[in-house]
Amino acid sequence: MTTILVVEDERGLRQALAINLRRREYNVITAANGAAALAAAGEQPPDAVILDLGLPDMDGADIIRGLRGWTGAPILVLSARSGQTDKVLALDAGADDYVTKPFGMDELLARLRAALRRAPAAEDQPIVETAAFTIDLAGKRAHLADHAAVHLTPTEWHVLEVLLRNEGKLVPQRQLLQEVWGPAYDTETNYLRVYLAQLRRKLEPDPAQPRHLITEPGLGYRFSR
Amino acid sequence: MTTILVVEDERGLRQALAINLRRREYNVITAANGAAALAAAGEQPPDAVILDLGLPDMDGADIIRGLRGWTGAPILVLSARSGQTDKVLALDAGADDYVTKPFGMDELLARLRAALRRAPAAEDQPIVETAAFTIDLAGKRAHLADHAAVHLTPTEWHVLEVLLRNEGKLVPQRQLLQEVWGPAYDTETNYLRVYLAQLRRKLEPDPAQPRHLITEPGLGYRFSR
DNA sequence: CGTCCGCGTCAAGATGTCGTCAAGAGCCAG
DNA sequence: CTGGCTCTTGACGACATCTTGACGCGGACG
Repeated sequence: MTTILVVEDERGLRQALAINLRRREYNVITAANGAAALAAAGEQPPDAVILDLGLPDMDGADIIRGLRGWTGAPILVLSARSGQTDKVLALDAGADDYVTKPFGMDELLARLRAALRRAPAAEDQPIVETAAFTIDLAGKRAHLADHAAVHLTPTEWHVLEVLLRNEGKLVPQRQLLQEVWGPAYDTETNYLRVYLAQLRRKLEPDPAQPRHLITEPGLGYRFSR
Repeated sequence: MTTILVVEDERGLRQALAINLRRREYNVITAANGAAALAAAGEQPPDAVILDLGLPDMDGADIIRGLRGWTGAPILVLSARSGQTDKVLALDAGADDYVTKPFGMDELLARLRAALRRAPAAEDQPIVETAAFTIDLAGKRAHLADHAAVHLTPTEWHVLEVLLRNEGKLVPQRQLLQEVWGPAYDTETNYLRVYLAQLRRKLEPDPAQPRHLITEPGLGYRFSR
């Protein structure tokens, strides 16, 4: 899912933005000042940033440059100042768009879509390699160790993706069911048995003795490299 | 040198733009209406387009879509209309920025720099060649392996262009629909079936067994060389 | 030693998706 | 006005995927 970082010191506007974005199926992180913004961006790299320039703790252009050092994600600037020089400075510092307050929510969302359309889709899903197989989550490609291509169905990809994102950690049955099938299915453990078996049959050298897609009886499943 | 196409019916503004751009070492082509703009873009593909929406001969969104079918260059829209819906329509049709008149020249130039910075320099994927066909994205020409020319419609180009830009990677149905038809069409998977079939019929030696334009059932499509 | 529960396996029916075709609408050129 | 090209839209069969139920196995527990 697309992640948006909202940096805005005024509480009301920050929440209004977050609500509108979440309604459009974006994953939203918020920050109330420049320091928090840079910290948040480092922790969970966003696909785009909406940045208010009137922050109390840091100068706007410095935040933009700080973000630009970390990420190539597009930056949409919000500002109460409508002067040309303000806009030129922000844009030349690395911002992708500049919207003056007050602004319309529909327009902002449209500008966000335009910026995301241009962006090269952050590569937050690297390639995972094990002794037995190689998985490219972004490109949706799977190979065995001998380079034979493996075809996975949409649901198989989804299950595998959740497990790989939590590499080494145990994923409870309920979490897996909820993420893949939705909140209403959190008792249908049948599905997990069927799909884990399918993934093992396709990916594990010896499906009866899985080395990477491991069952933790009574608890859930774990992916181990 | 960077080439900018200026589309503006009012003579005074057109010349003012051209002069200011040339002073910044841009190569400028001008057009006074939509038809001339599309013709000029096909002849000498620009690196960016500055487009007035108040043209006499064509609707704004149609021009944007027309250009988008032939080029990936960023489009900056100029307009006297400041309503939100105007902006949303233009941006969703494929524009990269929307500036309301009257505007400051410095701001426009800064926005142009921002757009060009983001754009993937026009000639970074000039010609894509496969065993079956050759595609010249810049010149908008397509040949089969036996040198027979193939004619593609604007929409076909656009679909193909998105797929080629992501060579080897899977392009989700939703992304393809949003980039080609706009955010409102992200469930019309019919279109994809129709246009992929058409592209295969025109480009693949055996359309029933495609080797380069590949369907990943339930996920999307993939171009493979 | 026997029962019960969770897990892996399998198969069959239900569901959804894809490719294909064709008809109609809109648009431009002659 | 007419004809051609393109885009949209609906319908259909073929096929892959998902869902669902049944069965056997093994370990935990009484």
